[in-house]
Amino acid sequence: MGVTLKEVAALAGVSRSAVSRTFTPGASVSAKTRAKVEKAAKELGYSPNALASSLTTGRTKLIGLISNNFHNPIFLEVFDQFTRALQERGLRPLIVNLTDETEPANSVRMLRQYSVDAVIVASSTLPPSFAKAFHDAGVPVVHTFGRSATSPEVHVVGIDNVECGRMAARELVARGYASVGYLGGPQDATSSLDRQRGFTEEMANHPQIPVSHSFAGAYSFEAGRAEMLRLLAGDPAQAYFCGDDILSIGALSALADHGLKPGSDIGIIGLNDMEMSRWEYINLTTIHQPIKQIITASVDLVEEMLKTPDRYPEARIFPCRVIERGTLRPRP
Amino acid sequence: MGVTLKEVAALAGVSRSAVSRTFTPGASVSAKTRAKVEKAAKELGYSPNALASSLTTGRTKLIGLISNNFHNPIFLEVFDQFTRALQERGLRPLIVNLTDETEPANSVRMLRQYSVDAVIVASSTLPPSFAKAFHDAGVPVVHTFGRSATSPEVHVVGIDNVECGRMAARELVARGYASVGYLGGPQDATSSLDRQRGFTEEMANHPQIPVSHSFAGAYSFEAGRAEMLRLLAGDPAQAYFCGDDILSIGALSALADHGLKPGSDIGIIGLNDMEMSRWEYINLTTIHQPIKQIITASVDLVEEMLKTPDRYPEARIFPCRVIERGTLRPRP
DNA sequence: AAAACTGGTGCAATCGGTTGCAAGGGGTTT
DNA sequence: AAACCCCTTGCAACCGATTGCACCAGTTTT
Repeated sequence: MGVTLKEVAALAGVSRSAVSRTFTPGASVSAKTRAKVEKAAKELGYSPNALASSLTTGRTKLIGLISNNFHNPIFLEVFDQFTRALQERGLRPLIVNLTDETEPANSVRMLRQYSVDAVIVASSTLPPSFAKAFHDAGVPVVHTFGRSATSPEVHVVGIDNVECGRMAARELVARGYASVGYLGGPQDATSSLDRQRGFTEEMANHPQIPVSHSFAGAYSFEAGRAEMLRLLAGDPAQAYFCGDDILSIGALSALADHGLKPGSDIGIIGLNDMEMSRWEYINLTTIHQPIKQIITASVDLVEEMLKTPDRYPEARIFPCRVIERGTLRPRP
Repeated sequence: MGVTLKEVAALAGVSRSAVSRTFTPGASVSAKTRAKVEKAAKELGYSPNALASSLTTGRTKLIGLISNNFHNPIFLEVFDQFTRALQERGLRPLIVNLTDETEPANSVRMLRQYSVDAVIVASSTLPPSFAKAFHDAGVPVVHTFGRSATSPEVHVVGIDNVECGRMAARELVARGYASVGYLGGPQDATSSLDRQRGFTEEMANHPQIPVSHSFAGAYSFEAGRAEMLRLLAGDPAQAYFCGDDILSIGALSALADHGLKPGSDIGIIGLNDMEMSRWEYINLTTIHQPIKQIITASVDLVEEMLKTPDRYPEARIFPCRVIERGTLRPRP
């Protein structure tokens, strides 16, 4: 089906090596040979088979991109940025959709079969051990949105979720809410737990303010809405820190059901600052997570690992900041 | 780095062929040999190199998945379904993000370099010629959400956009709107043009109702919002058919700016019925596009092309239906 | 008991490239 | 003109697998 090296070599009247070298940057070929080869190649419509060459070079330029959240709109932004950043550097994303699977074994095997050069685990819910499994199998890995650790076992890029929890708590306190709640994502998600921890820690400085905690089953609109409806059926707090914008938006929808106006009747602060949060009828006050920087840094790390495979693991943590919009009452 | 066939063969005390056959379904191996090989393979943690085998088999099980819309939330659903459907059948999606590129040449070359078994072009904006370029290069292709044609040049799966335009027009007429407008996506998008054509055709049966036309620059929230703001600054129609849910949602946001209530003050009907359109504060009346069926059919076609490469091209068109929610006034 | 099958196995060629090595060729230096 | 370099080039081995073919042993048929 495809044109091969051999045919080009025959047409150009040179050896196969010469053709190969013409397409290998930095290899030694004379201008004359190169010209002959390029002419023949163009004539035949030849382009080298990346997979065949990977056999000898050991590089496929394939990067496994693993995610388990296809229900959070933020991930459309994430995929957009990742796929672009990778292809700008000549790398190819091989997607793994991990929905309802949490064991790394299958993904590791599959991605090794395809000889990916590296793997990006893009998930704030999978435990560090998931990414570690790739490392242990000899596959370079970076865990984007992973749990920030003081001594990471693999490369981690993301934010300090504990600090974000504190930040949210400080914000709610500063606005004088007399009771507050945390509405997290899945109870076993690292991001969910860390944000809760920071929130709790900070609130411990204000013992007069009661704090409640609850978890939605997923980072999704439906889960956020359902959980907030449950809370409203009881005795809700005056303001909530929702562990993700999409949860917040679900929660806002629940408030609307009860005729409550966010901002004045009840406070909501989210986390992520996805595009949708800016939409006028959402207008969510939230903590901005610098997605673009995080993804650029992740792909940078991937590239560096390709050069230096046994690179010492590091964590790249980016600061977040509160974006004031309309779902918290103003500071007094 | 990886364990190879040869090492397993050595450990098991058999030839390389025997090992290969053990991992090839349907090959002839005795139970005894198979047992020895499997034991050795497990011991060494061997799994076959898919890329190396592709050299001789001519199959990589890699499927190129091309999209150019990472700003429309519907595509999160699309990616979710595609990636799952593909991996359920042992196929691997290789993503190409085509944002601001419209020439097929680069994608064709790149995907051929990676020897993809087939390509899925998932876009309602790219012209048929884009998909055709893959076909011409000898790469099996299916154009999902492509322009439905009576004589398709490549496999096309999707809806009849012209009919959807008519359907929207009939719906607006039935509800007694005295003036209507079409708010399309990019002016060169096939889906945008076809929906407009159907809309216009049907409205021609009702010459007493004035019809206006305009186009947003993209299928995105911002574009829909901006275009509706422009329309509202002039003399808007009583109801609009927006060529996509995300445009509709942008338009709704513009209405809110002007204090107009959708449904009562002005009518909006969208197309797609994405998850978000169900959200309470959006509650968009829209035309349902059967995404799941479309994607399943697309992947079915891919599989069938793998069996029969020179399959005769066909179009698989699925019916749509109006989903009544809150953004059109009730039928009289 | 010889002949004819049968299923299982290994050899070796092959897929489409890359690359170490040795040899060839042109130009410099002495 | 001989000696020396360095840049090009082709040969051949190799990357990790698959597969047609021939051979072999063990059964079944006559």
